[in-house]
Amino acid sequence: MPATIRDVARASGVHISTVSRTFSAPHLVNPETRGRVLACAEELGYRPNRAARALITGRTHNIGLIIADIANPFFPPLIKAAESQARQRDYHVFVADTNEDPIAEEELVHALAKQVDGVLLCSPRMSNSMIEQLSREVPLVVINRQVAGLPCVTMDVGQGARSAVEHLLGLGHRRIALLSGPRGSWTSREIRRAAGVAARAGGAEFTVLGPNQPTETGGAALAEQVRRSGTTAVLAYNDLMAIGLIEGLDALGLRVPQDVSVVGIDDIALSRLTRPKLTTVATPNAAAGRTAVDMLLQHDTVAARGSRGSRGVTSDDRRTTAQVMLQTELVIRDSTAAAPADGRNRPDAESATPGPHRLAGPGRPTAATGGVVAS
Amino acid sequence: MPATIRDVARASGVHISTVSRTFSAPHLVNPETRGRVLACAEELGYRPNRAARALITGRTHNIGLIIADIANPFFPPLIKAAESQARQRDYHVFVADTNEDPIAEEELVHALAKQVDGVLLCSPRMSNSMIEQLSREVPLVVINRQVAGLPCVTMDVGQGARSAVEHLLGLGHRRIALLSGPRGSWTSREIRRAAGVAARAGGAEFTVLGPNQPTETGGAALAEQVRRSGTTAVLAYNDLMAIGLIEGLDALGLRVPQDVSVVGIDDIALSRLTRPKLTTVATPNAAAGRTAVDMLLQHDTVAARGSRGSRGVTSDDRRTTAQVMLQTELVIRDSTAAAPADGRNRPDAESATPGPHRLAGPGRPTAATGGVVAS
DNA sequence: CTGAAAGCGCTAACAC
DNA sequence: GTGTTAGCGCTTTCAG
Repeated sequence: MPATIRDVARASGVHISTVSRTFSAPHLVNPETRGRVLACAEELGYRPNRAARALITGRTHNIGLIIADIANPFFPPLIKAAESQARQRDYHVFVADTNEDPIAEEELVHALAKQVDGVLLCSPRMSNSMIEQLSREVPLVVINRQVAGLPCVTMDVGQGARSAVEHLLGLGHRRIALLSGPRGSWTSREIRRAAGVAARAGGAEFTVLGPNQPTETGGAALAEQVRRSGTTAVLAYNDLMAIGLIEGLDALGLRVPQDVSVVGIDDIALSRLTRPKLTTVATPNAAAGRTAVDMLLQHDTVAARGSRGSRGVTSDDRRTTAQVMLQTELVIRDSTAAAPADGRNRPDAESATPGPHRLAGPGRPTAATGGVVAS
Repeated sequence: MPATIRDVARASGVHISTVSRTFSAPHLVNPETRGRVLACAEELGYRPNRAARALITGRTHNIGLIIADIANPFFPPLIKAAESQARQRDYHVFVADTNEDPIAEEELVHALAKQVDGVLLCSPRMSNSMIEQLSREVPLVVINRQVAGLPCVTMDVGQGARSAVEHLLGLGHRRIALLSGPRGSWTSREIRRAAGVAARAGGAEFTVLGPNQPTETGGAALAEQVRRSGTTAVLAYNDLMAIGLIEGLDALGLRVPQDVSVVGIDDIALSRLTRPKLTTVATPNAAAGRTAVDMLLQHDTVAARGSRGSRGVTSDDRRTTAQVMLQTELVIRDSTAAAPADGRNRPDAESATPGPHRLAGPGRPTAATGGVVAS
């Protein structure tokens, strides 16, 4: 059983409040006493109980980070950046995964509410009104979604999607499909809107397939639909789906980029390791994590919740409610190329016989697209 | 400012203790009163403050999960399994990432200690004695390491490494290298020991390269050494390094598996998506996460720390200290093949000129190894 | 079945 | 500088 403040007080012959001060306001205590107290504390292995402290100060020095899916390689850089930024300010981050489940999201916010000073809600799947409601329970910063009246950090995927589509138009594609993301995703809606506008502006046919699970499996499952639709270029909700799609097309005997061009979004590390290397829209993940922490801590530093001293502060006073949108960038690699001459994804589309995967695939593309090439 | 138990008591005209009971021991309160209390609570949006409750019960219903590197795809399945197992028992999991840093590990255990009922220490990089010391502060279950006297769940990577080496020997390889993992990793030591024994027993030359960063980059950086050493088969500490190595070899003009066979460990999802598909040792990750939670909660259910009722319980009473080792399995895919006839990784090793990456690589292997083939 | 009182570990006025 | 006193929000004897 761990030592308490009282044990230390007894051992060093002072009152518990002196021990308390030794830790929370060292300058207020005589160096000599302080030394003795510290020694005893060390000896007993005493560490202030943060939870008890939080009960009265209203500040836990923890922040919660709620993530739709830890297994999605999109998130780790964001998580790590948030953690390191938080650590610098003497905060700890507790990460929790919701499995893309809006119910779990809500539950987790509740569970975390009292144990953290604020939570970063990343790529939420729940409704805006739910988010607003939760924000009255605990300070929230929303990542990858815009919610009126709340601090948000988003990435400009609309711009990214537009660049991607324009890249495809430039390569001569006139039938473009979008593999949309999960239901409830703000990002997916933004992409859809922007890609649709750009495609139509370029005189291309635009098909939306989805909503889908944002995973390899989700992407692979759409290969047949893509083949049948005859589109020659696909923009996927994320890199994972793009990679899955490429696999799936491969199994159907369609080669990327010769028969079909594929663009992902995110630029996860993996997208540089597959064959062909993925053309994709890079999103500033780590920056988003850092920024979100800053925004939370900034308006959180102003006023502690529930502490005695700040009882009178209304929540309106402390809301700067910045909304930050970070820039994205198209990275052109090997999964996009000029559209097939006949404008279809397969010369003999009707008679295609899906062959066994390992025998049917492409070698590696030898010539890539025009445009800026990144490695 | 959130409603407290007192607000609810006032609103429903009962004493706070009755409100308390309504939530923590409903059967002890008159259904009618209970109804009224619940209604008021609902109305006010009251939720019991878990932290305050923990202060007196000694149970937070949280468990901490400390991970060396969230970005390593090895961990997410483990994390998810732990979370879902915990949720079933009405516990929440707080994940924290240490960036492979032993200091951060220690700090995090301290930070978590009072806010959770126990912590799962996954792939620790700190010393055994440190772990033992920390285990006196908070119940610990160690994953991927054996520490005497503490509950541990490990995977039999020794057996896995042996199978891998025997597979390579069976393919005629007589010069085998091991890409070892990070300093301080128990797993890496086990692999090294077992692989060394197996290689020597098979009359093969055995080289250890490392310690290394367990990432793609870490693997890629070793390509040149592998080439120069003339080995024809490599076992990597994990799939990430194996994949990085394949990329690196590729850049040097060495083909996998024709020139060099590569085996990974973990069987991450990615290993099925690269070309060639990776031969690897599958580790039962999710099972490890589940098991660890069970072990923690089992011996944690027996006695709450610091609660009034259990003051006299010594920590000896509650330690069953099971040590579980889960089985691994070799999965043979396309990155291993018969050793080159001349027993070297390059016919003209000395005159090799590393070509530009994209022009030098293999197509896709058309025939794989003997043995059991998995897709 | 419900209320009264004590107290978990700690901090924050306020005296001295 | 340091001790005293009053709680933070909650649970848990113990009476009644």
